[in-house]
Amino acid sequence: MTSRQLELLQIAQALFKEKGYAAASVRDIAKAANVEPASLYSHFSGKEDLLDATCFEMAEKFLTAIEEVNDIYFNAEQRLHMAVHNHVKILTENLNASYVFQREWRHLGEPRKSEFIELRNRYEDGFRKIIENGIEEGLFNEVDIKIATLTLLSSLNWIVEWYRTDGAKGAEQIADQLYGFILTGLRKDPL
Amino acid sequence: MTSRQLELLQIAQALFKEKGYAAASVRDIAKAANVEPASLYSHFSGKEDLLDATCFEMAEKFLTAIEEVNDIYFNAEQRLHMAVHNHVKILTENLNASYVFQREWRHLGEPRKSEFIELRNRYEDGFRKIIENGIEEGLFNEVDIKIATLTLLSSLNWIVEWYRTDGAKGAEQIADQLYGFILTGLRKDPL
DNA sequence: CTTTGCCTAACGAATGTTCGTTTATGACTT
DNA sequence: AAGTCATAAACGAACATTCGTTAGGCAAAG
Repeated sequence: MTSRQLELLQIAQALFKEKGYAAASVRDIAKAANVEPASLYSHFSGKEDLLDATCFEMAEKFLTAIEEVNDIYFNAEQRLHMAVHNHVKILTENLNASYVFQREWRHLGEPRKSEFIELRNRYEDGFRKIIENGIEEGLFNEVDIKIATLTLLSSLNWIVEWYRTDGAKGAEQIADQLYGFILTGLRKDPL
Repeated sequence: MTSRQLELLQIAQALFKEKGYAAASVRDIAKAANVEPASLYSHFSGKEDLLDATCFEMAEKFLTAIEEVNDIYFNAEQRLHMAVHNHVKILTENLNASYVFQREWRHLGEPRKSEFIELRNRYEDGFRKIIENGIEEGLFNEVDIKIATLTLLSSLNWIVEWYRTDGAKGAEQIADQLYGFILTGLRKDPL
């Protein structure tokens, strides 16, 4: 990936987020890059190539992160803490790409779509394992593992909807608050 | 809204969910309805009309529900319980429309998009108020209200991604589990 | 002299929509 | 009962526009 490719890719990602993949035309991307539409084809094989690169590069980042966490022998609570922080970090550092990764992957054609779903499932499995272990270790409540995993991830993923880099809160702060919320819930402990 | 209009609207909603608004063409919708594309214009003024009807009808349902809850004078925990149940109920009873309501509203043109966002904010405010009151009443932890609201709603909204009507769990069951999770979190209370 | 990046021009296909017309159904009038 | 009208629903054909993409060439840099 040349630096020019990366440049154009990021421009495309911003538009995919703003308008959605289908509604963001090649001409839109070209205009945002101050270039004629045809010029993009010197760098990418086509529109879907831009989506493909985005989805799979992000998938790799997320997967690497969770596998690193699960390779370390800590207890479930510590691993969950690390996993949440890593997730929020990747997400806030690649805000546009993360949005596309989460919401626009379905526009991939086969067989890439199926391959992508496979990677995504492996990532979810990483979180599922942590919750599972946490219950076994007696640290976590005996919740429905599937629902808990999805709820956990959805809380994290919704960040792409509202997080702004110019906001008051940094990624670390948000990760801490979310982790606290997920772990202890809303209800105040009786005194 | 005639019965035929409702019929066609639901067909369109299913396609908007499956492919996204931009990628679902009028010809796709017509084919799914066993009708020529032009025939749709006897019932709707255009493609965006289908999106508009979906978004605003759902907005009204959600808004009515939260305002009913907040008009009743109960404590915050009870109100939150009712709000969560209502939200999950509306969502599972209108699965396709809810998906469109959440993910595709940005394809509305102005001024309808701004009007929609206004309604959406009012709905979020309803939840925000409950959390705020809960903290005042000493029932809830002193969390960041904005983040707690968004996290809460995101947990609920992600249901549209994985809920299937043929699944083992009913809406009530899921609402209960989510409510429990939100209220008490993952961590087990020390014995 | 080859490579890199971008250009102009154009392609066929798909897009949302409009037009005038036709068919079927049911109600009201004679 | 027969004839008239209104309405709803769908049709086939065509519209201008936009879509992703390709072909071939031009200029600057290594």
